[in-house]
Amino acid sequence: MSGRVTMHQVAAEAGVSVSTVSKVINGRYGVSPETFEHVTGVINRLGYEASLVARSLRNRRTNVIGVLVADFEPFSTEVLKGVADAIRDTGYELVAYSAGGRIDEHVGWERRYLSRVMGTLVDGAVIVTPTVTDVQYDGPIVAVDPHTGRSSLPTVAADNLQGARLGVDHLLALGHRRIGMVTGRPDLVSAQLREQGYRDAIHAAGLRVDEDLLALGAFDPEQAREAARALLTLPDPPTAIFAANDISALATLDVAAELGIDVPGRVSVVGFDNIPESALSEPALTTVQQPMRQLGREATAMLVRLIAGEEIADTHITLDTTLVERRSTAPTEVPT
Amino acid sequence: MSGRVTMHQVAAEAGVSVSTVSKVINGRYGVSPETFEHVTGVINRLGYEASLVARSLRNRRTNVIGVLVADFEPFSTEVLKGVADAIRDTGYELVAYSAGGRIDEHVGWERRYLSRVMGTLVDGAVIVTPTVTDVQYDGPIVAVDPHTGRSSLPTVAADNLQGARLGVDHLLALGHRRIGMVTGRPDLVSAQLREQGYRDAIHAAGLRVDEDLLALGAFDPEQAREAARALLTLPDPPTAIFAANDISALATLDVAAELGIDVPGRVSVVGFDNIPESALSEPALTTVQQPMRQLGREATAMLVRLIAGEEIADTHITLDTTLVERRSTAPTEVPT
DNA sequence: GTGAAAGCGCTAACAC
DNA sequence: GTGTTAGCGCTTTCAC
Repeated sequence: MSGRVTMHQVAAEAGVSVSTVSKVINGRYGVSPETFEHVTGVINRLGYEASLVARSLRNRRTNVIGVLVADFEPFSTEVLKGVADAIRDTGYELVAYSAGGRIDEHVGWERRYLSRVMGTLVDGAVIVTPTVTDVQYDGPIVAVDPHTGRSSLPTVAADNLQGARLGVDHLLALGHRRIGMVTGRPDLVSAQLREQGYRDAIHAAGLRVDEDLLALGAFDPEQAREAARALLTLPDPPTAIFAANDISALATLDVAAELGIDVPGRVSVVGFDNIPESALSEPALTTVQQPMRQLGREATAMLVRLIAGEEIADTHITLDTTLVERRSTAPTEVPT
Repeated sequence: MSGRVTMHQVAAEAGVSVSTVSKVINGRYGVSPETFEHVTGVINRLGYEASLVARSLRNRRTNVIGVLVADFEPFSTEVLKGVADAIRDTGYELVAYSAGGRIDEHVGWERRYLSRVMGTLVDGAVIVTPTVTDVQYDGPIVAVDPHTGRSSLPTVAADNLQGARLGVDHLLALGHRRIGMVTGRPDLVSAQLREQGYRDAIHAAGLRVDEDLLALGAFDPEQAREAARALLTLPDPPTAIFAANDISALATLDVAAELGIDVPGRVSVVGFDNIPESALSEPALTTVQQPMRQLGREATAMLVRLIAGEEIADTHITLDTTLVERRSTAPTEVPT
């Protein structure tokens, strides 16, 4: 069987018109039982299935939900699993779309992606970590871990402020006083709140924030490596590092290993996210867990209601975080 | 800004025809610099971006690669990450498609999915764990972890036979003699080979396979739980269980906990895959690791070459597996 | 009960 | 240099 079978071919083979085939497929009235039977037979024999694209172009509703991600990395992928959880048994199909992680070249990718798929391919979309505030688009859209600024979009995010405090408080409780931070992408509210939580925790402990102990990781593996290296090679390096996400924390672990700095012996490291990979590192990462799958589930539930035209009272959902203690943190060594 | 902007609207706004807009967008010749400038301005102001669907329907090439999965579970998601790795900097975009895990109701989903997207939405596809052999479709398609039977499709898979032997040999080396198995989906070659490897390893150790120690888990969490329960409540239960994948192994751990059976004290458990989740269980799972991301990368590399029209000599790639020892296995207790 | 025709948003011949 | 037209695969009036 070669290439794709079109409705046209089915019609020709069955000796009927395309509109009759269409009616058979969509179960419309006005087809005799015999014709129905016959056409169905041809469809099955030829293995015909309507093109998603052609159908989408024609119909207003597509019954497809889109997940728009800059890249398929651990965080977005976990969210995707959550969306898949929520989509099961709703009758919706799922299309995850990414232009391949060329983010830097395109702040504002979400606007582009939305234009490309909304209204034609998908009925609504979950956008993961969008880069701009003003996604001025009035279709059903929910943002996960959204951009800073008052957003008119419905959003779902973890309590990043509380989470960061959890992480830094943990380090403080272990006796650390010089705590560095590898910060995240400055344009994301999640990153800002995590830095804020870091500052709050340190202030609450009666300490001052040493600005030299903050380095920009930007949620990017490479940049996080540089940031970690800068921090760890300081004349008076921190005894602990709080990283704005696990990717950055993992990069920090890496750099520490390269520099021959023992974790957690000489420096403790705390991450944020609890991506699955964080348990596989050496040492396993202590991290602030945010419920990534649940972010996806909540966002999807909201999106489905939005598509159904329901009014939603609370369009900003915040989920709690928890600390997951593993092996990358330990009490400060008593100075000898 | 409301809804999606169409080329028609751009044309009207700019006071030109749609074809002129099309030419501007696609950089075709035959547009005066002034018109180009003007139309470009309107496009930017309106935030216009061509609909992926309309464009796909019209053009033969779409520059989009599809990843077709029955569901977004850990295995397929890891493969997806690998595909994303490989796609970066190729210029291709990525669409992952799933109808939402209603597998059981639809063996043969991959044929349906292919018909829906191939030739219109995507230029080629990676299908993950297809259910049938005869995906009679001659477009560029690569199967990851494919169905049993001689397949004309290019395939990428792990060495399941060697992997299973690795896992079972590990248990044998620990002194286990009564080793049960929670088997996988009988229609998948991967599952068959893992069972074969189990049998081979036991025979190679000079033992007989006790058929009562095999239970069908079908790669399904629920069914795997039943299988594990059956095995663990046997009058003379096995001292170790080899599970056909990590999902099944995790289910086994779960059931053991419910039954108050200590792992690895009373029963050792080995999984297969090394999905990220397997490190998070209690106890952390000893498992046979298959390079899931690399499966995705290799498949994509092959697919890209296929789309480019290259002849590929070796269309069946097999990747090695390795044993990851964690805490769910221990030497057999000496009978008291 | 069935088919012809229009049109979804776009591109590519082909006229003008 | 620009617009008109046909058509990608499909659904949906609307004649017959």
